[in-house]
Amino acid sequence: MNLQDAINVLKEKGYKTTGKRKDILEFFASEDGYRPAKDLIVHLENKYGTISFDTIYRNLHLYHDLGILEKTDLEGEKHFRLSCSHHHHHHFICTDCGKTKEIDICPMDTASAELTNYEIDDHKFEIYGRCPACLNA
Amino acid sequence: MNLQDAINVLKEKGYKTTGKRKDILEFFASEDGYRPAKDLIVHLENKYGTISFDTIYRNLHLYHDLGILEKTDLEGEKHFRLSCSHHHHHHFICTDCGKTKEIDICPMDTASAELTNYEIDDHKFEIYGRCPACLNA
DNA sequence: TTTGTAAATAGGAATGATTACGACTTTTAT
DNA sequence: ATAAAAGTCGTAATCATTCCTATTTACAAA
Repeated sequence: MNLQDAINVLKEKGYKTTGKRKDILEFFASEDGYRPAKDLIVHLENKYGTISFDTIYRNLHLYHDLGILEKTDLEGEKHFRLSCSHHHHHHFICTDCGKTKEIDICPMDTASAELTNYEIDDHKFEIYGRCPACLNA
Repeated sequence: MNLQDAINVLKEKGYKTTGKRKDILEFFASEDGYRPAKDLIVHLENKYGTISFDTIYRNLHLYHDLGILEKTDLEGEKHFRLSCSHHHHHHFICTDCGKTKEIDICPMDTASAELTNYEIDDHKFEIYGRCPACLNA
């Protein structure tokens, strides 16, 4: 998912493409990893002086609902990143810098066999630690 | 991990076994699934009329640090359950009732091969959905 | 069993992330 | 260009959690 894809999704669904919406997408396109709302607020405050929480959170939720952003809870704070929609996979997440690495293993293939009679809605497989770059810094 | 095991851990480590501490353990022993702090507060308020947040959270953290409780973040709220310490495994978590089912699959065995040069501190594999009991209700 | 003291708790204020809301502004379709 | 719909602002409210000081309690040593 890149910036243009995301804007196309917005238009297709009938949402307006405002300047702030583009800014938010550009922010996530320039970062490659999970970022909390706080980082986005700081980024937009630098550009605009002030920014409404409403704008931040409304659009984060909108993007998440549209599949443009992925979300994960890290220590009670929601973090977002651009969706990598090409195929199903999971992530290693660096707890220092938030950058991620794809893990092409999905344990659901075998796990679902243990869950007959259960309704499975979602699953999460995440690995936490420090990436090589942060280890050397 | 049962109530007596937990009390023994407290004593061994030199912590005092107060009435409230036992109440908290009994609460988690009687529930079998992940429960948020809120549920514990309600439970203890029924018994005592009021209960200090400090007591709740201090003891939840203590129990987690001692390995007596397991913790997971669900929608920005921390949930706890008694540790099942016999062997490493993961959980299906019912999003209706919080009850869990052990999943004896750990994807780390194969995943760590994709992460040479990474420092791995932790991982999470959880499956969310509804258990058979909640599906029938 | 009494007592000294470190640990635990109460009660409430503070914090930090997130949500909610009425008034105002911008985008987009016509 | 214009009006309706959608988006944004500024701020207040909410919710879980943390922090603080005075008071109480569990436990060990006398």
